[in-house]
Amino acid sequence: MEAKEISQAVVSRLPRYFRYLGELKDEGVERISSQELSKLMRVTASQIRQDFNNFGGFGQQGYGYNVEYLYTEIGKILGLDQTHRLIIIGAGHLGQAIANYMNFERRGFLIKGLFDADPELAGKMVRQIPVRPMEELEQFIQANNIDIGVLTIPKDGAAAVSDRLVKCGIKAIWNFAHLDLDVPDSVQVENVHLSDSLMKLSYNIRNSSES
Amino acid sequence: MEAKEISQAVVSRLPRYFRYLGELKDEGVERISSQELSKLMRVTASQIRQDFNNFGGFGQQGYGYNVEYLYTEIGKILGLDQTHRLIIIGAGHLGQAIANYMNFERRGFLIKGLFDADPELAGKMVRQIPVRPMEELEQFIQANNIDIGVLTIPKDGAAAVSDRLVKCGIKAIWNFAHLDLDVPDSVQVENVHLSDSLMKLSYNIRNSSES
DNA sequence: TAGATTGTTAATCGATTAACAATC
DNA sequence: TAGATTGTTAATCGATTAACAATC
Repeated sequence: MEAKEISQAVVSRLPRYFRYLGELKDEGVERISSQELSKLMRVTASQIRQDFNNFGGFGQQGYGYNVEYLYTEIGKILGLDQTHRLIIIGAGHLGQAIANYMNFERRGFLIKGLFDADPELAGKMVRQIPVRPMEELEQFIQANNIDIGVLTIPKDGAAAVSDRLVKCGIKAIWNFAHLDLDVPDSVQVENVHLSDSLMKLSYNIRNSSES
Repeated sequence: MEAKEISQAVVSRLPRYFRYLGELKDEGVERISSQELSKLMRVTASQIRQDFNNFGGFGQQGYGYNVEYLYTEIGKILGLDQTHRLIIIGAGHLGQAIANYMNFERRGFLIKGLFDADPELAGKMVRQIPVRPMEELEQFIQANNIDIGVLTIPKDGAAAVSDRLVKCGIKAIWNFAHLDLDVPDSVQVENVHLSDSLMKLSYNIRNSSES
């Protein structure tokens, strides 16, 4: 679709642009220049223009960018114009927290199933979704056309579950387990390593009080 | 303490080194060369040596790195040799999930308190920690020498709570709320924007099947 | 038309990788 | 000592910023 490969540095910034544009839109702002947006978001105007131009010209010289149009276009680039079907594997506190977070649904990320290895949890309802036993995993993925698997289980079982997901042809894994997954290039992985994040914070606390 | 400023790119990699070294240590591996570690972690040996040398020479020519020593040293660099006292603001699913995650405690991140604006939740126990009303926030931070505030509340109230935390002299905020906090430079912020992460995944799904 | 602001090229900066001398 | 591997400098690569011509 796109001619040039977009770097992950750019991709990482897109959701933030999307968020700011959504807020501007809600406030009824019609147009914005890269300079105004720069001031608001605390990034350089140059970077904003470079980033947007990776995907084609969204602006107009002398005018700036139309907020609503730009918002919609970035949404499309992020793939938010189509729905995704998710399953959560690991119905512990974190898995349930994600299952209960309605905002993902709003954006087209539909939570279709919830799985857990613990037989005690089987049948438990989390927001109208029953927790299913792991044996039903493969069948459920195929029957429901699941494209994203969310891994919210301890690291020990995660590699094996990841392999099962890959074998079923899952497209992407949102990985909260504290290990690096080994999957083919065709499967996208996005890691959320909470303890890594907390350690970074710890580092920055220690090193902030320097002269 | 350190002479040169360490870039956040390097800091971001430290927890991952720490994790791999911890695993090697547990497996009883005594020493490792940058080349072996390179193969294991899938980063260049050059980068590993550069990264470590930001903090001084941890290795020995012709030998490599002592796993246990390196593990300990990186732990110190990350500030894991001291304990941190946390409070969680927002006792919803996500706040409770974090409160229940024992691994943080293992690393010296002690969850001392849990706060919520909802009076219905006040008094509820989460792993022996009672949920407190927001009015007690300032007093509790000072009395318990809290250094990290965890924000697991919806974005609407987050800016106001962040201001209150800053006024109490909190050192750091671990921010799960979906907005950018405006705090002085002396206060460290680490953002975990789950929906940003999910959008990145969505982007990569859409753009993976290209030739 | 004149002014504003983009799209885009060029310059700079920083991070990563390669190379190799130092040294265990 | 010879071999291995670090620590560190130099080269490369990529990302960010600056500048400005194009154009609305």
